[in-house]
Amino acid sequence: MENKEISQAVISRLPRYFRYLGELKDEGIERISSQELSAIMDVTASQIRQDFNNFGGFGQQGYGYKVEYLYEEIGKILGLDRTHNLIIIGAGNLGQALANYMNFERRGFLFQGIFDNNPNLYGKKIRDMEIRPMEEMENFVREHNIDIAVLTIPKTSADAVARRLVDNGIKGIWNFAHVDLDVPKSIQVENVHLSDSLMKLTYNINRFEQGCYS
Amino acid sequence: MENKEISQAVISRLPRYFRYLGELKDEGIERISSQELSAIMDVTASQIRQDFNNFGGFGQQGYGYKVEYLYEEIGKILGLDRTHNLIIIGAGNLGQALANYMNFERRGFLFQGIFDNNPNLYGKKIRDMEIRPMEEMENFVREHNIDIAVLTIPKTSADAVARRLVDNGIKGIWNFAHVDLDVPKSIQVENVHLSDSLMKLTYNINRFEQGCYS
DNA sequence: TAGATTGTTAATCGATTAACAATC
DNA sequence: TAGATTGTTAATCGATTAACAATC
Repeated sequence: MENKEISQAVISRLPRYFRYLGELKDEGIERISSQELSAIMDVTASQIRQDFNNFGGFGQQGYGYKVEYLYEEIGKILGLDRTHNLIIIGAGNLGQALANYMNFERRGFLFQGIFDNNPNLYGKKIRDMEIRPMEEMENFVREHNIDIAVLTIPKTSADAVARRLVDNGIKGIWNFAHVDLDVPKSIQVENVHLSDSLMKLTYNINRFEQGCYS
Repeated sequence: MENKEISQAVISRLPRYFRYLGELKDEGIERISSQELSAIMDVTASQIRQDFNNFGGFGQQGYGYKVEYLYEEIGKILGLDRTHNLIIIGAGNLGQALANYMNFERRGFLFQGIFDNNPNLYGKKIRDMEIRPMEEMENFVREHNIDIAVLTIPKTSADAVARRLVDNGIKGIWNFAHVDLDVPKSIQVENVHLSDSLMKLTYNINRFEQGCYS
């Protein structure tokens, strides 16, 4: 249908719209104008309308937007109407926590397996799913049509593991390892660099304190 | 000294510079030009020079940048030359994982306590630190001069807890709860919305697949 | 119909890139 | 000194905001 590239700035805002619209829906609110949404979300009404119009018109002139419809449409744009097979690589603290904590199934992410290369962990169960040895990863990815791998392994091994995943047909990597992965452009990577995020926080804390005295 | 506001776009890039410079330093490399760094990091040399010059000149014309000096200076800008007292609120999967997984001390983040409101967890030890009841939080924050609170609690209670932290002098919140906290502008908030990040990934996976057929 | 609000074009603002003079 | 590379100004590009015509 369309081929125009939508900027990542817009994409980054979609999950937030989705969240607010979900809450409005749960409150039983049926319609909302860009003006009202603007007030709630603290972004300009203009930006809201521009953002939505990247994907075609979801609203009605003189009326506004139907909350439920808009919610559904944004969900579809984000790919939440499909299911995605997901595995976790690295069953350390973070890997186990994500397996337990994320309500993956709720949004169509099917948690299919968790892998580690520590033999002491083999067979241990995380959410009714036993930890598998890393060597089984390649076959597993192919046989279970895994789309997404969550990388919660040390940065030293991340690139090598990523390559093995790519070679076996993975489509996207949710990367918690503290490196910039070197994978083909066709593989989508979303980085979560936690320590970077914490550094931004300390910058802003210090900036504010300095700002007070000058 | 200076009062000009530096854009968050620049700040977001600093931790990545810091990481690469740290690696170069560890490899024993003493000097680097913006050109060379550009090739390694895949950003333009122009942007590198612009970014650094927001904070004054760190380089030498005709020579380039001294790796170690630049590394130290960026660390200072990010506030990593100071120590920050940090507590974790919420000792669930994610809270415990962060306590164990993050090497907080390495960057001057002193892990001082972890709190929960589940009595079954009271006294349980996480990294030699026993889980404390939530009621003790206020006094603890004041008495131990806590700067940063890591919020790993459900979104329903996040705003109320944030208010209590703010009232007791917290400076920054590292927020893993899936809400936009309503706190004064003087309190710095850094959000880590994991499910938003995962949605961006699926958008990009789907976009790429669609792109292939059109 | 009149009022409201979108969709969309135009104007503004900010961030990135290019160019080059300053200088080590 | 000549060559290299920064610091900085100018040009470009993209994203946000404002304005308003289309239309429900």
